[in-house]
Amino acid sequence: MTDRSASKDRRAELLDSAEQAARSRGFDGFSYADLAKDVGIRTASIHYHFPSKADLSAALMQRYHENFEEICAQIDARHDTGSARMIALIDRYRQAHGAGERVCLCVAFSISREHLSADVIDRVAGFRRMMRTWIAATYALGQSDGTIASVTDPEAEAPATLAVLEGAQLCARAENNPARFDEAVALLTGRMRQQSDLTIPQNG
Amino acid sequence: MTDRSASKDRRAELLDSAEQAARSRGFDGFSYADLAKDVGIRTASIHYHFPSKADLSAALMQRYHENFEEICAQIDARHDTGSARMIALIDRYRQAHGAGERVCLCVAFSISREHLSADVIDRVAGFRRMMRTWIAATYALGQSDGTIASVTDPEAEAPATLAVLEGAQLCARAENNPARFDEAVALLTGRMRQQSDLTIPQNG
DNA sequence: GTCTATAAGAGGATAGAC
DNA sequence: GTCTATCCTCTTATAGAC
Repeated sequence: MTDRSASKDRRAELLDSAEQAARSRGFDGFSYADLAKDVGIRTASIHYHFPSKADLSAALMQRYHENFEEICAQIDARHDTGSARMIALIDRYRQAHGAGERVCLCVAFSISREHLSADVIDRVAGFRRMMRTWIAATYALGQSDGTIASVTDPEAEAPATLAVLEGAQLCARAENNPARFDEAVALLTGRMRQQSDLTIPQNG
Repeated sequence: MTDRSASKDRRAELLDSAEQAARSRGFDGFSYADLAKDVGIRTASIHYHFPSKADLSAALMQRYHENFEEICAQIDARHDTGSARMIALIDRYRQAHGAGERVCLCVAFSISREHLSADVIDRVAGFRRMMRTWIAATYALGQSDGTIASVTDPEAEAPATLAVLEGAQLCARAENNPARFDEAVALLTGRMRQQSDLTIPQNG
């Protein structure tokens, strides 16, 4: 998600640079000048791909949503139990925060809420809805297959779980200390029953 | 913490305005012009009180730390049990996020980390250390007085609790929906045994 | 302490050449 | 698609008058 090759098209390259920037410095924390320097073109050229910063932020959130939907689908394809799927998601959030330098795009955008277009704010809400739905389904599975302990209400536990995942990234970033992430998600992992499923390699 | 009277001195008035701005729009999301408009003076006059924005941010974080230390001390003075103290802290975070428009100052500053001075970053870490210490002590009390369920390691649960509190504010802000806060902190409140202590009014 | 005036630069954006 | 040149506004900051 962060490495860029020369073969990729400019638009994607710009989105990569902008995503990295937004997630590590916030929406108000980067400029077209930063992206220009990063991808090696002039700021005016960026306006060809994204006429305004509002256009860029909308494209950013849209791609992020699609990417994460794909990630969730892959997790479902690779893991059969509720706990294995949740552990895979937690791992994804762990990777995403790097060594404490990045947060989820929707976390970064939430802070700058008042400077974003209504369109982007709706996309943030859409992303969060999608994640809650997936998490609730995963808890429901973990409840029926018995791999997640003491599930009582998957719908109620989904928003809390999302809060822990985002809060964990934020704490890691606040102190630039990746250990803070694991301390926080222990609240979630403590309920997961280890499954051999996790260690079975599957193609893809 | 948010209302300002004419009697207060300018410096405090500016800090109030800046704190509100930083917590609702981020460090990069407000300017001296915003504060000037808010308190009714010119931007140049603000530089008399805070020569640079770095000075302002340091003063902001310092006051925030002191205020919260005082809040924790008051909670300790008013409540005797571990669970009553934790419930009071959660309530404090609930009030602080308003109707989903504000987050903790150290959350707002964490996003803008790379644009802040090393001094301010240290203060953020110091604030978080203080909070973790207080939370750990409160869990230890809840463990010994039996008012908080299944406490096994207060030191380990403190950072996780802070992550939930901050994540909960963030989620409420992301969707401008205060209900998200309560859904998230249910992870914490579910462990608290209601105490009559909570309903005993005490002076102060 | 607060003002006006002003500097110097960053930021988003456009026009038009290539 | 990318460039140079340019515009206008916002932002931080300083000098000096009151």
